[in-house]
Amino acid sequence: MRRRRATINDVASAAGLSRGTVSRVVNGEKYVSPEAKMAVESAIAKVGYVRNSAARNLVRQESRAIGLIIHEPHSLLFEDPNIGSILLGANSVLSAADYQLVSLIIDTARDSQRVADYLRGGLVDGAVIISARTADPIATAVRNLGIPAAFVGHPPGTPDLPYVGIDNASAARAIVERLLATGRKKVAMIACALDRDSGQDRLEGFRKAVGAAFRPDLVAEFPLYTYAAGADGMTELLRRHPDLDGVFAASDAVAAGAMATLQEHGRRVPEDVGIVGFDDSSWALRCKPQLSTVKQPADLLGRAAAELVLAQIEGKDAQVRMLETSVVWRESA
Amino acid sequence: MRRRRATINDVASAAGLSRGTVSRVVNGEKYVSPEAKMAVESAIAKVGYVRNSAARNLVRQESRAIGLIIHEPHSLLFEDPNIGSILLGANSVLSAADYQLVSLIIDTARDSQRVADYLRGGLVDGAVIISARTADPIATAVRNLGIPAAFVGHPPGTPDLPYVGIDNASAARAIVERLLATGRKKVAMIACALDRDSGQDRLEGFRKAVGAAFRPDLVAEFPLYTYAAGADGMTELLRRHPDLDGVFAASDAVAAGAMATLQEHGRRVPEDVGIVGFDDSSWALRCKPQLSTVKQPADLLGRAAAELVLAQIEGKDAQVRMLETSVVWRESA
DNA sequence: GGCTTATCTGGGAGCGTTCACAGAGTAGCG
DNA sequence: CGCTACTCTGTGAACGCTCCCAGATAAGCC
Repeated sequence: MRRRRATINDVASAAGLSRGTVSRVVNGEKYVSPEAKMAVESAIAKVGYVRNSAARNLVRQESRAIGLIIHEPHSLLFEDPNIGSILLGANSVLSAADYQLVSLIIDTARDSQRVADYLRGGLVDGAVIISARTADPIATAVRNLGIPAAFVGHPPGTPDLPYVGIDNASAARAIVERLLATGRKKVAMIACALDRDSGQDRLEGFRKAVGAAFRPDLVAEFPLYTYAAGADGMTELLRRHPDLDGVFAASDAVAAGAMATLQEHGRRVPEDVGIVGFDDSSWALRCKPQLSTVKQPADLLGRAAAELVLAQIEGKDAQVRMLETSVVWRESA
Repeated sequence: MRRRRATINDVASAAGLSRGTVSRVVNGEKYVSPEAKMAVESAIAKVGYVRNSAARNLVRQESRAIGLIIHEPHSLLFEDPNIGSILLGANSVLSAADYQLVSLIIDTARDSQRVADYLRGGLVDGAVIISARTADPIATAVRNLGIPAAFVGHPPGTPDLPYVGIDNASAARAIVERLLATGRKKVAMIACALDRDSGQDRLEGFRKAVGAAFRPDLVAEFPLYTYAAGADGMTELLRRHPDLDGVFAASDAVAAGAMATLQEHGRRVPEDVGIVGFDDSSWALRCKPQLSTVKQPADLLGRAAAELVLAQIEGKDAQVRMLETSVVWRESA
């Protein structure tokens, strides 16, 4: 039996003033006398007033909230440290601009529909979408609706939407070339998430780096960037090519799994086999030996995506932004 | 230069019908003729109408959204796999009840204020709060406002708020007793997060299990459940007690860090030192040897918390719920 | 004093919905 | 035919707020 919430009118009559004056006090506008301000404030305390945001959003035609859509399979939500970084990066930018970040996760088709409705209903002023994939219903919903949005990572098949990303292909190529420069003769790859731009581009970079030595059976493919994919992929690659001496894993989690399998099979890292990863996440430092990898600025991606959305809200047109990566060379190769 | 969104009135005039009929079609109510339904539907498509949720929420006095407050320090958002499980668990329950889960993260004091406003403003019908700690401003805000809420884990100092949790003390006691039963003589603990109920209760369980053998210097304390805490804690404990033969780490991530340090110092696990963790997260299987630990049903915690909130919305009174844990015995002890 | 300007307050209009009610038409039935 | 019951549609009245305009009072200046 919850009692009715106090409204601005309750405050007004308790203070013996009008709606308009109460509103001015609540919003901190000028042109309100000190006495009126005091009266309103004590009336607010007395009746326990809190502003109704739905009403406010309705009349102001804005919500000052930005949605962040997380569309990841279960396992990644736990394993991928990038998501947390992106989230905090975006939050810090939006927080400074006085926007509330609201994260919406999509787990089932039903979620997908509900989230789309949420975005379209005007409950947010814009959206950051991470890990969109081919034919993502949210991507098309966002485009049709025309709300300010930015993707983290380039959703394949939607060339006209603004996004922030890194040059996965060049970065992958750079680290594989570095690996080859240590004198490795036979380098394989554990590729993941080929339904995403990141997965495809990293594979492409690998292919470019190895050049004429490329053969399809040097690549083991898995759907997700997980530790398990690394473990299974390494087993498979060792079966195909017992003489391999280098591995490029599509992410650090994958590399960690691969390294464990390698060591179980009695291969020394980096003496027998050199291994490199991608992300420079907390996995990299936790491997033994520590992982050589590509540093991906996940928090900056979050920040840049948030900035892209804010820019669109202010009416500027959004520029695609590519962020710098760098090779971090440690002990695993 | 974004054009004005179409409203229900635009649809009505395009279809040559009234507001009311359009509303009935949109909400799928009965008592609307097939012709009217068709006319409205094509008018909706023509003018590109989508319902304004702020207006709807205002008149219905509900939002059909539940907030999930994540109040964690940076490092944990990346390392703790429980958070992801809780999130997905809560989402599945709410999704089935046709509620939208919106996650709000609190990183700074400023966030805390904004999130409190968001909750109080009526933008959500209830809230799940995870990892509340002593004197959490959100906890008090929620209580003052009286919105349906449930905590995951018992926030110390707020005995009157409904929560779901596990019996950390009993679970900790059980696994430490199991460890002692393997013949260990000197068992230490790496305790974390003593500002939270989970941290305190696990320490309490340890104390009960070791009984008269307890000495304060057997416990190394750290603020957060992290890999780093485990590594540092183990170093410290080995310095104090080179002869220890058992360790209880307050979480699996902590145990992983401890195990790495132990092995660096040349101790064999489990031959020289037995080690047990808490959570049964993905860390446990990834350790070598695999970790003996307490299985904590994180997704069920999320589900139960969501159910608790829904029950309150339906006017039932909320029951505190304690969930079962179990000891999972593997190779590390 | 008369004019302009700044300060402060009240209240009407409107944001886009849903809901309740009234009324019209059609069908069923004794 | 008259009555009840059902189906369908339109409209006024909220929901709680912000914005804008009008008006009142006070202050400053020639």
